[in-house]
Amino acid sequence: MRSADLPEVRSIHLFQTMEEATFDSIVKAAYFQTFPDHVVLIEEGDTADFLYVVVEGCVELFASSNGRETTMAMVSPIGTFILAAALKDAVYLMSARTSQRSRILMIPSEDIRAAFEKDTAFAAAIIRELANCYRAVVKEHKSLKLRTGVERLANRLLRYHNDQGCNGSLLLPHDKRTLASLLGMAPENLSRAFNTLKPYGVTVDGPRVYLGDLLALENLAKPNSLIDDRSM
Amino acid sequence: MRSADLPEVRSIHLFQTMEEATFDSIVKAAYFQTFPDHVVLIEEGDTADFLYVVVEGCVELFASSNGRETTMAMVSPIGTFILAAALKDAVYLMSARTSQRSRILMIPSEDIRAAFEKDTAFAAAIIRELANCYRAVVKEHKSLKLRTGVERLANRLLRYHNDQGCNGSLLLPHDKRTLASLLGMAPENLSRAFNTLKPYGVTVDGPRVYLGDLLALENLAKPNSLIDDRSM
DNA sequence: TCCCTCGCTTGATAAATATCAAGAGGTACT
DNA sequence: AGTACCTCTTGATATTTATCAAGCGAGGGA
Repeated sequence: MRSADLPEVRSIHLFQTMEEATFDSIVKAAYFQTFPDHVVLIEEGDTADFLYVVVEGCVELFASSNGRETTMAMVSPIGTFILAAALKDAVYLMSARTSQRSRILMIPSEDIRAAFEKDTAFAAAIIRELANCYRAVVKEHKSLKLRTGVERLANRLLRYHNDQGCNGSLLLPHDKRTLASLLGMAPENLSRAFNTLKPYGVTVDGPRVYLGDLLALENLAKPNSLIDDRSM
Repeated sequence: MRSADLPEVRSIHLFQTMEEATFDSIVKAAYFQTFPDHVVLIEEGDTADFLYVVVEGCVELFASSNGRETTMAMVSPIGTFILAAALKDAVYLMSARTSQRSRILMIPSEDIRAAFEKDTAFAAAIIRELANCYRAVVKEHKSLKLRTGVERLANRLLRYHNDQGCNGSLLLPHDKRTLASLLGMAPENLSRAFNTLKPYGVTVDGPRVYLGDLLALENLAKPNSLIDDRSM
């Protein structure tokens, strides 16, 4: 890795608190790579040779079975993926592909495993990161089991709206077909779900969505901090 | 805690490799408690004061939102629950209640947090356990998004059949209504799903299920190691 | 023994969601 | 400009799943 990249890597949460020696040992074998969009980075079932960190761009995690495919998560900077598999030295449960041109940090997973055995601060950082990942999936799972498609969309819109400054409009961060898959519905049904939300003040113009009646939308969505809050 | 209980606790995976001093510090404040069935142990939204370990019996993790409720997981011995919340000092994302009379080890979460900061072996054990929990939820999520209800049931039956010795029959480990909720379907639909599986050799007599044509059932279920294998 | 409750099942119906087919509108390439 | 995609939308229809209502049968208590 170029020494110019070091400060950027060091500033990533996972690596901030670790000892200098551990950082060196990890950085030695790690490297940055920039990928064009729609490049498959890993396929589920492969052995976990690397831990990945998305530094720029966006990566889609997806899974397949029996001819079907679904989007599991979208990873934006700075986000890690495949941490659990790398730690366990197990196979990946999800595939990953870039959804934009992306700059990605790749760290051999054996170095990660060696590092946390020696460095308590790094182990603690990994535990925090893993716990966050775990809770994120639990929330997704709750959302899917406890809500209808329209409700999942409504809450997702409220989330993007929050993330983007609560100014009455938002940009969908992904393709509509990707969003549909992420929300666990067919693309056609996402279109229809948007129509269902029209009476609640939701209007769509391409990737831009206007929320004209926040109260009505929230009343339908019934957001729940134990599902929708990213920070806890 | 009674000193007679110590060897049993020490033998739990999470506590096997830790240093003696760390073990002492954790055990000091921990205690066993036996609960009757259908006792609510924790409610989602509460702050995570304890880490729980199911030593005997069975605990149901469930979640609610907007008047709906769903079973998230069943925890059998020896299994932990609410580890991520305890580590993060955050609120529980799931509620828990006993589904049988259960003996449960409760460890104050601040002691857990203090312990892994000092003891690398314990931190490593926590990381392993967390990674396993994470991967278990990912698998559940994949199952729900990639399979129909009948397919989820078929695969679940094959799993129980494996767990119980592959002798052509199995006992459902939980109520049918609980199983239905776990599989993400209404109890009525579980009944109908069993009927759908009749042509594939599945017959039901109360909690006992006979698999008369394993090949046919597997052909329908199309089990996938990246969803159904517990051990990886 | 009777009767009640409870877990489960079944049938009828409604709602949610997926699928298939077609078309609109945009973009990129030739 | 024309053409070939591509994404998204819409309509028609089928499938899946949930809901509501009723009933069956085992077990428990009076």
